Amino acid sequence: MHISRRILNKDSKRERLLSSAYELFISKGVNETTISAITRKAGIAKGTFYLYYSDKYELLNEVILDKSTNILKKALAESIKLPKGHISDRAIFIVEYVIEYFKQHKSELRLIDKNLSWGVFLEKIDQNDDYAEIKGLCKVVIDDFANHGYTQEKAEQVVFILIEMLGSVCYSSIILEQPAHIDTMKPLLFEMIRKILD
Amino acid sequence: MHISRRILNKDSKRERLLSSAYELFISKGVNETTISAITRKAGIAKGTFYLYYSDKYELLNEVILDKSTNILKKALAESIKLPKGHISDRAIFIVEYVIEYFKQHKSELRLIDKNLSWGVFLEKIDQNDDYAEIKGLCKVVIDDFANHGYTQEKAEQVVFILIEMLGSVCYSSIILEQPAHIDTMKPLLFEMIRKILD
Amino acid sequence: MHISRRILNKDSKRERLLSSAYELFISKGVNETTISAITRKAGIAKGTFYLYYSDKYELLNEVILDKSTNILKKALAESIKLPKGHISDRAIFIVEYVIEYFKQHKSELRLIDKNLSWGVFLEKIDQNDDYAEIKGLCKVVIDDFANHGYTQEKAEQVVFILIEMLGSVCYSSIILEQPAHIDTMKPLLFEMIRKILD
Amino acid sequence: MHISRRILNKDSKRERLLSSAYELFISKGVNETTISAITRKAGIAKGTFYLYYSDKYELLNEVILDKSTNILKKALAESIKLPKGHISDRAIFIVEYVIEYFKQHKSELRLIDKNLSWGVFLEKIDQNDDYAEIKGLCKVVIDDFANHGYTQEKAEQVVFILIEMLGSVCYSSIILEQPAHIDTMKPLLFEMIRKILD
DNA sequence: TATGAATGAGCTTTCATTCAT
DNA sequence: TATGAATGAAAGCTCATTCAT
Repeated sequence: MHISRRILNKDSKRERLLSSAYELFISKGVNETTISAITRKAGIAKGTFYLYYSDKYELLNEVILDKSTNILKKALAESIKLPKGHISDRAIFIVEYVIEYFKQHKSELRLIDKNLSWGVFLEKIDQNDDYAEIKGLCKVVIDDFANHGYTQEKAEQVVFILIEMLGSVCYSSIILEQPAHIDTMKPLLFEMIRKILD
Repeated sequence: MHISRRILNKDSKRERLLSSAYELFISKGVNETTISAITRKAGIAKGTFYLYYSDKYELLNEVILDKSTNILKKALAESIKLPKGHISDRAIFIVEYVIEYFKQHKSELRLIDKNLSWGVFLEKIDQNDDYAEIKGLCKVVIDDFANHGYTQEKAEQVVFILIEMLGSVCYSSIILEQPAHIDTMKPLLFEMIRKILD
Repeated sequence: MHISRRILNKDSKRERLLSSAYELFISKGVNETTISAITRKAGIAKGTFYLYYSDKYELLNEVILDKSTNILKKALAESIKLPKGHISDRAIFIVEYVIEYFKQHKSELRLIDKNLSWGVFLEKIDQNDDYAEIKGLCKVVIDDFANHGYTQEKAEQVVFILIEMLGSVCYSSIILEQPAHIDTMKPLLFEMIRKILD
Repeated sequence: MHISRRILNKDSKRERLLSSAYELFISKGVNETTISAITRKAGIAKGTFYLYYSDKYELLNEVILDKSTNILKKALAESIKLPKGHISDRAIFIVEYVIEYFKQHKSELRLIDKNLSWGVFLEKIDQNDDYAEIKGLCKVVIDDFANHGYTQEKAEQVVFILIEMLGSVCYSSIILEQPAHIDTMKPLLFEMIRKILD
């Protein structure tokens, strides 16, 4: 009971730091966000920050990881509603989901930069038991690949590359509109994915 | 004569700042590199820095741009020696060239991060008349695409995406060895490129 | 039984703080040693520190006092083995003992700085009944003086000055090698002591 | 002209830091004096401090050195007025001068602690050409010794030890009144010095 | 253009101290 | 007695920026 309260308290401090940092990173940029500002916003003493993170960048990593994982989690959860069909359909669904999400959340994309990563995602959901459900979803996707003649390993590598590509293209075309607006790039991207997966 | 000397002098200061910054960024990291350190290494007064760049990040951008452009320039220049064949052969040649380069120059890759970009490359060579030769090379590549049923625009967009993908995969697999060592990823990458381009 | 255990426990905590502090003061310097570090090394909670000492400097004083007293105690104990002879012989024996000790324990000397003191020594052994034996030794030395025409008081003052001189010269010549190496200074010091005491 | 103004300015900054630090060290103690307070008092920006000293203790050393050198300088200068007589007369004159000075300036003594040092004094006056006159005085004193059968080296070592002894005794008896009031210790000290030098 | 001493805001970080347990 | 998470004041220090030369 004592312990649980403490842990709760500890978690709530971590979470408050995390969410305060996220909002400041988004609104003012990482370099312009100070630890002072983060703790002030979180209502936590400055010294307490250093009980949880050793510097701003450790916290930044956790924010990016948290946010990028969340997006993939949502996309995956939605994709599961699809009828079992061809993997390229599921892949394109997920890609479209992420693109639409980032179109709505540009500053989140700016923060994540090109650090949307399947590898990081897998690591995170492996560590944490809360994600048992998500692990199930991943298995479904990878199994889908296996049914199309990929080994487990190769399947994961292909997914990895596609997610990296997705992140990069989102950043370029949504933030910089380079080489064209995302709506121009989307069909091209879909076409490329189909060619890769079919 | 006076003017040209000035320009030369100015250029040489710019260049000294550029190369000093590059070396410090590589060896100590961007955040840990101060303007003082850059000017000290360049043998230039601190105040003079502000005559050329408004802050560290402007200089950082120029460094990244310079380095990433250079790599693509070299790859392109080498690729031109290939016999005119299928575009996927040329593409794979360029990709392999870049991968091998980054395997040898990890800290350069760490600096460029995932900012290897075809768009930035095009912009740079457009601005500068020194690159007339390179422009020719680009034209050759894009024309190659045109011969395979792509419009000029679409060709450029495909190249853009491929370069982004290349940058991301290099960073992940060479720096982080994620999801696997680059030598494992290379054949997979080639396979995917062939599927896209053939 | 309960009480004695408590006292024992308290004493053991005091002692653990004392010896942890000593080691840290020696190895990192006083200013660079934090209360956190002392309690961590002692395996004691930070808050507990304040049950025993009110701040770092109180503890430092106890450490210096403890160490400097110990050295004089040892020197005195050894000197007692000498045949009763002239006081300058005993004095020189003690001085030599201390010098040789500090030559072997430079960092202890650095900590004690010039705070080797006969006055502090007397106070300490007066307070503590464990030192009954040492008190006897002191008496022997001072009586030795009395036999040479000094009053009790004057004897103590001369000893006091000699010990101060010893501490200062040790620090200068062993730590700073100023104005010369201790082995050069030793005979000179002996000569001066003989002149004073004979 | 430009240069001289700058140097002047630089010197004045150093001097203002030095004297502000001295006053604060004296009145609040070293540990309780912050760099902020020193620069505030000196009317100098905090960052400027670090152009002159790398930390508080470097400045403290310079303060102690400056003050202790000054006292010895004054004592020496006064002693020169004495008729050429026996060295013990001159020595006792100097010792008395220093004692009387410290009786009037206890907090200066508290700061110098036991760091009154002939070695440090010699170093300082050697470095600085302003002290040509003082160097002359030193020579007179040491020559005085030479006339009494000491080598140059030995003379300096004896003076060194006497000064150390003087500093230690002053601190103990003036600040701590240990083992007795300075007025009680003085004749004893004189007696000891005579024995050593005659 | 070029300099670099000086600035001072504001950062990161420490750490003595408290207090609920 | 004993604990150690939390505090927050305040320290040391950096460094982008300015400006007189």
